Amino acid sequence: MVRYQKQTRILVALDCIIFGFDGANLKLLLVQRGLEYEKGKWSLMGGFVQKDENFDKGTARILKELTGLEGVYMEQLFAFGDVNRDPIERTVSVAYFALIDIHQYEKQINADYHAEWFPIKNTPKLIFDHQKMVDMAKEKLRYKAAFHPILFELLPEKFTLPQLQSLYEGIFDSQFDKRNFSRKLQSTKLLIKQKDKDKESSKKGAYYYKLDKRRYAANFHAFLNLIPNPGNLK
Amino acid sequence: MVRYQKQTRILVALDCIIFGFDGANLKLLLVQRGLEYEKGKWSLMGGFVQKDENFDKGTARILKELTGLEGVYMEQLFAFGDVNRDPIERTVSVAYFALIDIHQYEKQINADYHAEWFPIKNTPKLIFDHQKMVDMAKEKLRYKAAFHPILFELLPEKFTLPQLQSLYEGIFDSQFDKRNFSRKLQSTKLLIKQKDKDKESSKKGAYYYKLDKRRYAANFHAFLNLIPNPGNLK
DNA sequence: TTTATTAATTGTAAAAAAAACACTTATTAT
DNA sequence: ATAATAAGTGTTTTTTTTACAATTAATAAA
Repeated sequence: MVRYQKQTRILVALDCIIFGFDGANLKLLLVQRGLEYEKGKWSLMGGFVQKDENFDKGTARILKELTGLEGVYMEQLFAFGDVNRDPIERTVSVAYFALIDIHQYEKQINADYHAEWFPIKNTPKLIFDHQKMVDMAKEKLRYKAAFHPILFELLPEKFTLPQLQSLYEGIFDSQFDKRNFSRKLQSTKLLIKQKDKDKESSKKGAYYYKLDKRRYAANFHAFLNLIPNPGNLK
Repeated sequence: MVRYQKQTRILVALDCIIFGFDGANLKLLLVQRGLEYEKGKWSLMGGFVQKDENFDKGTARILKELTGLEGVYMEQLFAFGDVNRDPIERTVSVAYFALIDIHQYEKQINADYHAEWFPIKNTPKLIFDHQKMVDMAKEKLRYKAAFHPILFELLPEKFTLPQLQSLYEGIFDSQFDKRNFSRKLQSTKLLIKQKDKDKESSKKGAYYYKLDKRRYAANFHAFLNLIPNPGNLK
């Protein structure tokens, strides 16, 4: 077989920034590294690209390994290629971010890994360039969430408007007017009001909503102005 | 030295989607492949990641090799990892897109390569998955250009409003009202009106403008609504 | 020198979208 | 009964966006 002689072949890793939302705070799923060197330090979940798999397949494999979940929302973030990013041996990493419904995960957790959810604002020191990956993922999530209804991926099937608003407020680190927020989200026509209420977090109870999956699929790439003053966004 | 035993090491390529604008049409710079296999077929300019260079450095090297230009605007597009994307040997590719002032390039061209500009709407068949890369780059350029003043990277130092409008109309494949377009662009405060006119393309002549580089650098990431009806954008 | 041609320049009014703002309601606990 | 808590809901103002056409500067032609 013909090959490209003389070229350097490099390890290719896949790393996952896994976001979850517990109803109040945005969280990050981290694992304690199992491999030698920096063993026990906190790290993103990752692995090497295998001979017979492309990036999406590999990332799905890694996600399933840790969380037990399939069909999770994931998206390529960026390829990191700094020469010394892994001190053991040169490794380039293709980073993906994933959004999961934290409650789904809790049912499925793989105990083989020591994994833990950390509030995004209070994460431990990470190995290698993983903090840079996390920072970039947060920024991309914000950017995308400002215009596309992506944050529903973090919510359970049924959710309330106050929950949804908390999520947006957490991501954008600011407070929104609830009348305007409600009107804006309702105007996307993506929400279907349910007849039952969530009575956990208030006496009056808040109506549940479900996502209109048909419209969601159709409108995912459409531009919706989902937050106030996006001009201040970076 | 410790190494990750048993893992597959893979060739990592860098490929560049190089955009230019000739005053009327958006163009793509392609080369005829020099390597064996598919030799002579049209392809994106690319190369392999070297032992001592990261992706940005490598891409800048490749861009300079072909165009002679340094300090060119470039941005990582996506990492392509399909198992059989290169039939000779598995190679993953990190694709970058670059925006250059086509006139600068004409002065600097490297004759070692057989390179040619093609109108974006009439490109030859490309090798491997390069057409997919081009399509994705076009889409990303559109997306970004709708909200960030990125297209100035394609223009010479002095340009006219009609030229600028042609560029936007080319990218978005539609016609804009020139009064609204002018007002919108002027309101960004990124333009500095010059005293001289371009008399090439009309009797009356159109005033030249320059970019306010200070503001440009400061506002590059700001959200500007640069085109009408961005809601129809994908 | 007049006139025709061509493309650049400029303003206003209407419509739509976004933002600011506060009271009422349902329920539970006291 | 009443107090407390969080959910739900409308209107006005402001800002932004869109639609729309006449005038101007320069050259070429009559």
